[in-house]
Amino acid sequence: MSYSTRQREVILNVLRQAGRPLTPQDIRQQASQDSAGIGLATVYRALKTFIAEEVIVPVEIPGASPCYEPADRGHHHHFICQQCQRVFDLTGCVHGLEALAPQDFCVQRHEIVLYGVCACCTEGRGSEVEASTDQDLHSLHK
Amino acid sequence: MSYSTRQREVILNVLRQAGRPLTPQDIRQQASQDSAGIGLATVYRALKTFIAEEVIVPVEIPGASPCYEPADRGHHHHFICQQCQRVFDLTGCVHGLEALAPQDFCVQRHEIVLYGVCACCTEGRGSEVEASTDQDLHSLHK
DNA sequence: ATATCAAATAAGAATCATTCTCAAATAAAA
DNA sequence: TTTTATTTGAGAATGATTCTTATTTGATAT
Repeated sequence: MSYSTRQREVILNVLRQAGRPLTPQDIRQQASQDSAGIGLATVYRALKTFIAEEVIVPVEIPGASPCYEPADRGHHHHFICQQCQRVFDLTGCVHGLEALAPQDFCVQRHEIVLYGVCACCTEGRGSEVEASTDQDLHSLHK
Repeated sequence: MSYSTRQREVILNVLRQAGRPLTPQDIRQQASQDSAGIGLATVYRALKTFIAEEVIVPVEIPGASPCYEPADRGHHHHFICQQCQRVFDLTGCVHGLEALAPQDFCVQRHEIVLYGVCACCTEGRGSEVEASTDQDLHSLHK
């Protein structure tokens, strides 16, 4: 049903090696290094296919363009830096969310998004990081 | 600084009379009844102004286009029924959200969205409600 | 009431992300 | 290797949002 092409392998690798959710543009830029001239449409098509196959999941952040990450990272939430616009993975969750809904409402899942300024941007070196796209929360935070 | 025009009054009225967050298109459509030929750009400009004046707030739901509601409803979150797609206002919040981010990240605000099935749809009468668009949580839940 | 000036308007052009189209290239199957 | 279905790249098409510009309108001071 679905062919395995060089472009798709590259796209999946890019997503797996990034420590944070990536936008289609991020992906295209990264993938260009391994597969020159890859088209944006190809990225979008591959993303759609991978989502259907449940290999990746979309991360839809209000106020930012949608990005994507591998589906095997388990339950977690996200932080978006208001300055560099990058999205970071968070670990952990909170309890008591179901209590916000009336008793006769059935809560199936939830999303939490934190907005603020990441460590890089707080330190006033946000611009120098802007070019980098594959740093994850942990490498930034250690 | 900011003029009060007929178009803006109409737009604000539409938002206040709706019991749920509206999209710019919703607003334009509603406002057309009171102010024929109102432009979409005008709606967007008015929304931007109202947001700057903190008269309304954007409601950014992951996976849905952004919508807007009056700001005087206080801090609250939203519930989306997976069946009828309506957005409900929730009351209350949870603590400990800042703890999800690393210490050197500055958390400024947050969004919580619960997904599930509302009381109406649980009772198997979701379809009959689908047409209604201006019911809020309280009228449904009382 | 009128003149003045700043702000807002409508319409359409511009922009940006995403999807679509189609001929050419490529992967899998025969 | 030949056949057939799928994927690709390039650019056109779409849809949402923002911008531009000439014109209109609201507020303010006569």
